[in-house]
Amino acid sequence: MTRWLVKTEPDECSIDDFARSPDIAIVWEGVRNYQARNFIRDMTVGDEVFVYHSSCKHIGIAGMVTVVRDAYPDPAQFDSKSDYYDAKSTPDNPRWTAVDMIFGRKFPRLITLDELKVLPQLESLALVRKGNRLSVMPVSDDEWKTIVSLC
DNA sequence: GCCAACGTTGGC
DNA sequence: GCCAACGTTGGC
Repeated sequence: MTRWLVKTEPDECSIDDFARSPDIAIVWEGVRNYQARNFIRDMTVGDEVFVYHSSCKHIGIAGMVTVVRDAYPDPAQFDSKSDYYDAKSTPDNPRWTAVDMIFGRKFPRLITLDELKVLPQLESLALVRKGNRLSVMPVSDDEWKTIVSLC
């Protein structure tokens, strides 16, 4: 089992959207960055994922979700009406990958970016590094424990 | 809204 | 394969 962190704008998909329908998996589609895609490809059922709210008023980790379907070709890349459509991608040779996730838990409080930044245990986590834009990243066991212990 | 940092594109 | 130009991300 591997652990991860994904960024999302809460206007698009927040931890509350997961919590609202705890029995329904949400398709994590639309990642269009190769490094992030490579991480998604490695996701398998049972992986745990922090949900980080970005580009919003309250920035930080809001909770966690669980992978319920192994990585598979992102359906949005074939949908010409989708914002995530990619004309260069074909079912035979798909470029982008999606994964299905289900609600895990919402943390009793938001773990803010500010408090994550000052922890020396997290200095190698891409999330807190200056200029970082990676939207999907692995979280080590130690990093996971450090973050969970904050809430 | 600003803008630094970054990833991608495309001409050469 | 280099790199300038461009578009995007994301904190502030």
